[in-house]
Amino acid sequence: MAKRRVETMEENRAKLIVAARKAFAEKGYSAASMDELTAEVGLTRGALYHNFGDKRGLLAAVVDQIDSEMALRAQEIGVRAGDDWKGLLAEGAAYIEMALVPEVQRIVLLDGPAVLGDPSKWPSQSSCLQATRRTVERLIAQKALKPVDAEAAARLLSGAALNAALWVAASDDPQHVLPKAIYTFHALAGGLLTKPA
Amino acid sequence: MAKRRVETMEENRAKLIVAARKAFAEKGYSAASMDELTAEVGLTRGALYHNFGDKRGLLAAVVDQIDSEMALRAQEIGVRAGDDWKGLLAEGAAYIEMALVPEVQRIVLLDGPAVLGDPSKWPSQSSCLQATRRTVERLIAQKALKPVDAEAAARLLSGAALNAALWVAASDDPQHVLPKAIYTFHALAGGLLTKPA
DNA sequence: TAGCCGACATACGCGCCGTATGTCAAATTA
DNA sequence: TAATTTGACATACGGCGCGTATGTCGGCTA
Repeated sequence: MAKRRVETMEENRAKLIVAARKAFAEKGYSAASMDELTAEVGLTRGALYHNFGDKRGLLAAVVDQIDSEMALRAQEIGVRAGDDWKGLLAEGAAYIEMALVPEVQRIVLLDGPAVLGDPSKWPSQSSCLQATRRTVERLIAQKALKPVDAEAAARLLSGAALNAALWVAASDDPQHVLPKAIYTFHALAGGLLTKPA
Repeated sequence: MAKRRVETMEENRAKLIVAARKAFAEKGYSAASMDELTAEVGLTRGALYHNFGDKRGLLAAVVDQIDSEMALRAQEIGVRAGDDWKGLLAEGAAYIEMALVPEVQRIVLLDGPAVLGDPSKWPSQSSCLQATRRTVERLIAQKALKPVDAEAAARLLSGAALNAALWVAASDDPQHVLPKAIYTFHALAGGLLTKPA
């Protein structure tokens, strides 16, 4: 075999993160057992504490990964919709839809903030938040948006979007209320426009 | 003495809730020990499990209480500012400021949703949410707001407000960013107006 | 190839939760 | 008022999960 040490370490880290995404998503952070989790991938807690420090460290790594994936995907959708006002709306809608995925909801929106604190203190500092802030800054520079504080706007927009998603997901008929959520989000975001549509 | 049984029971329930508010606020839900908590008010876990079923039940009771207090206070501030558009803005600002209180943040905004699930499934069904929904419904009936879904609007507004509060609280200089948050909230909410100011 | 280093396994102690059982005062009935 | 019941709460028990300290075996370096 003669496997490199760093290779196997990377592999094990990856395996643990994969298992953690599943366990945290299905059982929630506190109910997820580290013994079970590690055993599922043929390891023990020793590997976990060596690689991630503690249970929170593993959660941080998972959150970081999911958050990055989300930001990337939302930005793709955003730029595809245009580098103007349409782009911001599409980005917001993308966040709402991504937040419907149980994994995202449970880990990033519920347990993440509760266990790790404010997203701005995450290792990724919330890529999602930063991405929308940059978009807002660009639109303000283009005079398309009112000269509000970009950070504040990003927070409010993402907060609205993510909370809307929680509502949609908790409703009886998600596919029916989703358009309402997106429509209302559009209306709300329109408040930032310098010249209303 | 000759105390009534129901009296002492009410007293004990109240004492436990008071202690729980403090413990949950200071240590967070998972780190709060039920043994310590009950001992502080001269009881044991027996009383707790008899009155509230389990740890989550106690949290639910605490969340319910705080949520009710918040809704009451916000509505007071809202009607004082007027039964029109101004009232909704004042209500939103009130939520932002209340969410700065560590107790509210930790218990209602972070641990509450993570442990108890979506606010719509809480015993109080989130009085805050219901209050702003009613306000929005009234304003829509007055044609002051666009005919959006009231539930959706309430969710988005409260989500924006509460997330803004988390941002303000996590910032280095809360008193400096608070006005930015409120200003941006006003701008955002303006998107719902039929005729922009 | 000999020795070291580090990634991971093993073993231990502690705290905490939930439940099953016990107890004693207040409430009820005659 | 005395006997009986009720139920609010205390006590005792079992189990699980986390974090840490210590052991081990394979790759890495000289």
